[in-house]
Amino acid sequence: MKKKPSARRPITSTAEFARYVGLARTTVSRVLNRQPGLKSNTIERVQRAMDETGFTPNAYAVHLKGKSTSTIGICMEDLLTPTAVKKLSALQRLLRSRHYTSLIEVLEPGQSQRLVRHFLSMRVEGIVFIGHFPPEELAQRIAELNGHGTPHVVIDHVGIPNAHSVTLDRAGGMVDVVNHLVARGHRSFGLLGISAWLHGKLGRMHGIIQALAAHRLPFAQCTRSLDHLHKRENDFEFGRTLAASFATLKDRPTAYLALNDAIAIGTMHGLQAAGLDIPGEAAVTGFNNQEICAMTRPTLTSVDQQIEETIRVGAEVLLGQIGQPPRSKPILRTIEPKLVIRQSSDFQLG
Amino acid sequence: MKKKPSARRPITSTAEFARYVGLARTTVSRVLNRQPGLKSNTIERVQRAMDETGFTPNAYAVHLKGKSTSTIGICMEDLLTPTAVKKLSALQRLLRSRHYTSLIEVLEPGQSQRLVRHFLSMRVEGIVFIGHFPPEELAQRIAELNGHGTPHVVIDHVGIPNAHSVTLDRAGGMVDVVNHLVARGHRSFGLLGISAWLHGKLGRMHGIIQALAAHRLPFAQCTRSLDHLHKRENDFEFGRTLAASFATLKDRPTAYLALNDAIAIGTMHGLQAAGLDIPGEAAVTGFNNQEICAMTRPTLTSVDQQIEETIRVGAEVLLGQIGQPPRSKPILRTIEPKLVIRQSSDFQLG
DNA sequence: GACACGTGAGGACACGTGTCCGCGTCAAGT
DNA sequence: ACTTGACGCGGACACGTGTCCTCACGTGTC
Repeated sequence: MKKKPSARRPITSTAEFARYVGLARTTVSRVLNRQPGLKSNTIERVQRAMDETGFTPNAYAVHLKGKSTSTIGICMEDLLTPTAVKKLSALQRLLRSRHYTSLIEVLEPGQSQRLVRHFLSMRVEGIVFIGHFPPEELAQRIAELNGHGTPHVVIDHVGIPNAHSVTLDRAGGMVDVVNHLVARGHRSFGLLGISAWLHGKLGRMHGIIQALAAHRLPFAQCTRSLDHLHKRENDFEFGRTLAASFATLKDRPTAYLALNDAIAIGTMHGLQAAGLDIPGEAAVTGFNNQEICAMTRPTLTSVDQQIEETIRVGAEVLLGQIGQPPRSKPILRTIEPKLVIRQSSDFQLG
Repeated sequence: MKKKPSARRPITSTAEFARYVGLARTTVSRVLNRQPGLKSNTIERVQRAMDETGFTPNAYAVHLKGKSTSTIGICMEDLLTPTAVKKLSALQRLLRSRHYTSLIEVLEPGQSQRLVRHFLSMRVEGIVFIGHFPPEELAQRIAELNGHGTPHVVIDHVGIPNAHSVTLDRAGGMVDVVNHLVARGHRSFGLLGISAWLHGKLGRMHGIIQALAAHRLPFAQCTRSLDHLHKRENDFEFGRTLAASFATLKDRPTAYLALNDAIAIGTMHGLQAAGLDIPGEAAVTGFNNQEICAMTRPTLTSVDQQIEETIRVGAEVLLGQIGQPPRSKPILRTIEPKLVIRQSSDFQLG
């Protein structure tokens, strides 16, 4: 005999609930808000009634009354790339531990204004942007938020004027990669999906150039890119076809630096399909250090994004703005990535 | 010279905003709610002022006034497994297209009551559960929701009494797998992480038994499991160590059926490390058909979960309850998965 | 018996919005 | 000049809550 929780219309206001308990509405309200000066007997009565009826105060009325919403808006580029989702997951967990609720929305192109308005109408106390967005659009939103004095932080998206941001030092990561490969005897490098225009000083290309220069290796002769030959999708298939093209070259590079892990894995497939041994005849490196890197044959050397650290700092930047006067200078924080060496590059040439 | 959007304190009420525009509050309200009988000139003035000030009506006050919240609560087991996130992504997109906002929360064990209360206090119009939860806990929440008459749907989690649910027919998927492997000449099967108690009639084991029986193959002699030898984590490493153990067997199976893709990939690694050719000497199949299946060597045969379809049906079940009288019988819908044959099993045994 | 004290009742107000209603204003049509 | 709409104004109320206030009741103390 289970106690049926009264399949009746649920109680929707403290007034109604107070009648059910047999107390005054104000008394119930004081119990719910843990005010002092109440008999423990009364408190228990209310508790019991809440369990019986499942009554919950209307959050809309509570916050209307002026209580802060403790809500953070999170704007995502999408929910399909593993790294984006990992960031989201880490961020939500962290916010929850600080007693913030998160409002998660995926931004469809051109809808950013509508989305930010939605967040503002929900009176969020701050907004986080995760992923890559059309820069002009994002810049406009940031300008609006600065106008309102709404706290915000942009994760890993450089070049937005006046935006508070946390960015991964991809250049630093590539410096580590190049140093590692040079130490293993490599002198010629294939670049897969890596272009100069991305991320400026913090971009991958900048790091590669810097590191090669430090080893007195001439960039133009040491590196080769075939990106223009194939449809650029930054995915597995892109890497595979690129590798097939590289394999036909007479003096092909001995090391391959990919924009991300999917391209790197595609590259390994392509090279292996052409009969090349990895890492014996060609080294391959990825970027992002997804779980998948440990599941390939050979396992893939990659650069870890330090997601936890990025999010930790991002939350710090965001929450630090709440309740403070708006800053005149944007906050810019940089995260150092970490090279994880695995089989795909761990072979001494010569 | 950019127009600075007035770094002043933002406007927070229609009254204040109406003073800014030079109209009556009620007139502004009628513009915002698209009521008829307004000069287009007036509408434009309000529009322009909204762009200038970025004013947004307080959602808490709007919904307090009785307007429905158009919000759906989504309760996730976690945000780290790719399939869970894919479901979330598909669901949120679908809900958005129907003009619902989603409230996404990750359930920490033991916090389900608090979480559901949070949803209810936000006056959601329905709740979706995605992932695997402690069954008793979930059952209790469902009972409460039924008590309130709050619409809900449980995605892919069988055995919750009185829950409206959408479930993948894993048994059917395994029937397809077994039929495929038998057609390729296999007669002995290694089971990796697959147990009988999961999901009952819709569970994998049930399908395997059924399919073998149809081929007049005696289950006990045809199948083998070594799950008890290793720490069960349902991940890559579990598969790898299992495979290592299988490799030492004298009369080892020729086909390996894994609970999921990660175990299957681990299994391939383990078998390959022992010198076995896949699919020449051993066939391997996964479950879930994640992207990664196309990136392994050899590519992995797997069973596709039909996530889009699952979510479509789930949303249909949920939204169908809104505004309707509560049902006495729970809705149970089943989704048929789809076998995707790739290299790892596509070999005709001699 | 007077008093203080602890506890709860009940009234009042504010929060921002949507909506209804009566009233003014202004221009166009008769 | 008068009527008729069209349009906007401003007052009023309700939504559910938190908080403050005053008042009443009961118990224990001096």
